[in-house]
Amino acid sequence: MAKINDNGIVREANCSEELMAMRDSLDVLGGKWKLMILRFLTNRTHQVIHFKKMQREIDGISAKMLSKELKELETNLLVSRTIQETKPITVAYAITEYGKSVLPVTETLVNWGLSHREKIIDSINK
Amino acid sequence: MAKINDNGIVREANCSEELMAMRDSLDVLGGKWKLMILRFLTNRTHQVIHFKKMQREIDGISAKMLSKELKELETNLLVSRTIQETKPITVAYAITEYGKSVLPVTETLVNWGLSHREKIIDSINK
DNA sequence: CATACTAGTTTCTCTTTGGTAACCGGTTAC
DNA sequence: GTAACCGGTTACCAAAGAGAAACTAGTATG
Repeated sequence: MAKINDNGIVREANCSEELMAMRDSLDVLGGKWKLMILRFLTNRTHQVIHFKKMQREIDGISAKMLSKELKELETNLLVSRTIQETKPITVAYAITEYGKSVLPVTETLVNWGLSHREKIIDSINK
Repeated sequence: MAKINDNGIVREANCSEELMAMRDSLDVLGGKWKLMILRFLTNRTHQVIHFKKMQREIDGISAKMLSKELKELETNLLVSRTIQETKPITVAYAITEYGKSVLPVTETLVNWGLSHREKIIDSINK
């Protein structure tokens, strides 16, 4: 058994738990589109978002992938889907309260992406 | 042109830049293993990490994938590879200073994974 | 001389991912 | 009536992802 005072072993145990937690996150949030969709919906909480609108505004996503990813996000309670009895019928997608808990993840990814781009541009100019 | 004072349009422009930044991040950090490897190396900065050790301790990764992912991380200057003239020859992998800038991303993913697991367990027990 | 360890690479295969394009039913505008 | 919009689904196909197992090459051990 791990000795409480052995930093090496304790750290190793913590590490493995951390990696398992990260695996859990990546299983739910991983892939090409899920975090993009969540970020998009988080930024538009004040608007009603329809399927076609998302497809137009998330660069490069196809109807097939958007449909598939939205289903999976809905299953994991991160996104809500509401049919509105308008004519023609429209469907409103929105981030759920639980979905908002992913905000810190997308926030760090946005920030890292911005600084990474700066780094690349600097390395070209120098 | 976008009106400076039109919150809708300004927000939309910001959103699209945010999504582009996230796409940049996901292109470099996305996939099944890269963030796992970076987290593992970040946690072991005080140790010398060899190839076989990583393969044993990152659950489920194959030699092929580990080799491929390490190459890509090295290309992006996130991981360093140092051949040590021991006998037998060993190769030490380490996180770079730039690689450490990814820590906020893995941190939020670990935290989200932990709370997500709690949520799942609660929803089973209730 | 056989075994085992380091650090991978190669081959083969299967699965997953993802894109294109056609298509569906319903509604509305011309 | 016909074209266009909404919210998708389906079929087809290509590319990428990923695992298993065999293999290379050098060193060291018994």
